Amino acid sequence: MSITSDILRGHTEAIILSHLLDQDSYGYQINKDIMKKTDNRCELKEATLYSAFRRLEQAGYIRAYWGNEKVGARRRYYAITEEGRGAYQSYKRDWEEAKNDIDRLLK
Amino acid sequence: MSITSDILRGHTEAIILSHLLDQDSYGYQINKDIMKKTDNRCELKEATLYSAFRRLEQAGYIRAYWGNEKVGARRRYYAITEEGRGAYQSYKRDWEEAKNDIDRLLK
DNA sequence: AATATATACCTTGACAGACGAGGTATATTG
DNA sequence: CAATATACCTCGTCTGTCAAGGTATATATT
Repeated sequence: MSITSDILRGHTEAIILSHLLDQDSYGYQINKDIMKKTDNRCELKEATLYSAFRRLEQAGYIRAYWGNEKVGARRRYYAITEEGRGAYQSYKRDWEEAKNDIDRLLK
Repeated sequence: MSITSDILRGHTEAIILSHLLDQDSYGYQINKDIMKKTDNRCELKEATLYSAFRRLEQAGYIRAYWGNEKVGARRRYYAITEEGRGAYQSYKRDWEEAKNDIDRLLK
């Protein structure tokens, strides 16, 4: 991984919410998606991911349910809520602003 | 402040180094500059700033010296070293890459 | 039949960076 | 002479990350 966790830090929750906008998903899948989308430069470690799920659930931004897989390991799916969509939009606006500010600060 | 410290987190050292590229400066000044450049959206709190100075000095990226002010409070100036300039370039490249990756992850 | 790998979930404790709260000292302004 | 601005600093707390460990199912390899 080349992107440090300190750079990714403020974006963990936004990244997860983003992955749930179009369809429900589960931890393992989200983890793989993130790595694939960034050619393995970004990774949310499992412990990080699951603690973020707890926070997001606590905040009411996602809802969890167990999938009914016939074969293989069970999956815990997450669905984004309406509040979650609102939070995502807010995170997204913050990111656009932060991006400009950091660009300005790093000349 | 609107930009959260978790978003700024990975950039603290790069931001400080950036401010020292053209001329030496000191804590209080750098602090004000950052706020001014971002219309008060970004701020490195004093405790954060000074602990970052320690890390940067430890790493050999900056050198510290006391200014010889005739009036007013004494100032501790910082100068960027050659290694510091190298580190800044590296931070900067990381940022450009991270920016793209986060953009990709936040759709 | 045993081993390794992939899928899939989880918890605990340690660590590092941010920062609130507190401190010191000098100079100016009301 | 009190308040504000400039200018430095430390200590202890908090939060998010993550290494290390665990459980269970299924497939591929040896």
